[in-house]
Amino acid sequence: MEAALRPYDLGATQWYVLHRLAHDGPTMQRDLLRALQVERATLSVVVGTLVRKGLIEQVPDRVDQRQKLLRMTRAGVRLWDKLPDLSFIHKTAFDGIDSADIAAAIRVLRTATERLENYSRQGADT
Amino acid sequence: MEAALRPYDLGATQWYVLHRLAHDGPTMQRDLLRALQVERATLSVVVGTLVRKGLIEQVPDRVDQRQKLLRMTRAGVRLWDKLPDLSFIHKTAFDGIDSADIAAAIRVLRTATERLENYSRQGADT
DNA sequence: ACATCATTGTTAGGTGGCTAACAATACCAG
DNA sequence: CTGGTATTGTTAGCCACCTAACAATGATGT
Repeated sequence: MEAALRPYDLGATQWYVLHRLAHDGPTMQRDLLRALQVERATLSVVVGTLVRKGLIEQVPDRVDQRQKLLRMTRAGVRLWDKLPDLSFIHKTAFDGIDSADIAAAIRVLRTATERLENYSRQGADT
Repeated sequence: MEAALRPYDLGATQWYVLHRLAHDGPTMQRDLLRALQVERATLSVVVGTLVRKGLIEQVPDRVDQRQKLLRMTRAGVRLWDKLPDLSFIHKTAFDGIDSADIAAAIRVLRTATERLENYSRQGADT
């Protein structure tokens, strides 16, 4: 994915942000947090990069000045339209694999992730 | 894993290097490369960090001065012996999960990884 | 013997992840 | 209305990953 995006000077996370904005329209930065499953600080830096490149803009909400709305700029839309279709990555990785196996893999990984997250939370509180 | 190691000022990759040296004895840096599945440059930095901390030493091979042998120092062994057992992580994540599911997950991930690696290599050569 | 190629390691520069500490704003309780 | 708390975003500093370019050494072929 990063190899495919390198010619456009985008990283994978930057792509995900653009993807969200392209598909769901303007979005609050705090909502992106949940969508991308990333820490506040991390997103802040990625957003900063995209703003610096002029691909998105960040406007404080009228009523709650803490929250910031993210929106693609004209240049952002232009770039987005030029980007290649990345679905070949998913196809290359998973096409033709037994779908029961894939379901099992998802189960295993989801379960392990949840358990480790619970474990961490416990440790943090105690 | 990183949370467990933080009190000892170690990252996960640093731990893996120590683990290798503790279990297999002194090792050529280039062999570690394959073992850790990491790029040359990445390992170089990690090794540099461990050397700076005085936990391992790096000595050029007598006959081939390009290659460097990594070996734990006395301080490295002392620290290694103090580190907690990390097997609770694997247990927390996977204990009790259907072993057929786990096997399937491994199959899926290994296959996908190989396919993507092949794909990348193709693109690089062509 | 020497020029060329291959291998090994390092450095520089970039991405993306994290935590900790801080600033600004909003909310709420007395 | 004011003081404490919660939310949101930023900054700084770290780890780990990558590629590209370079330096040093060793191997090879003419």
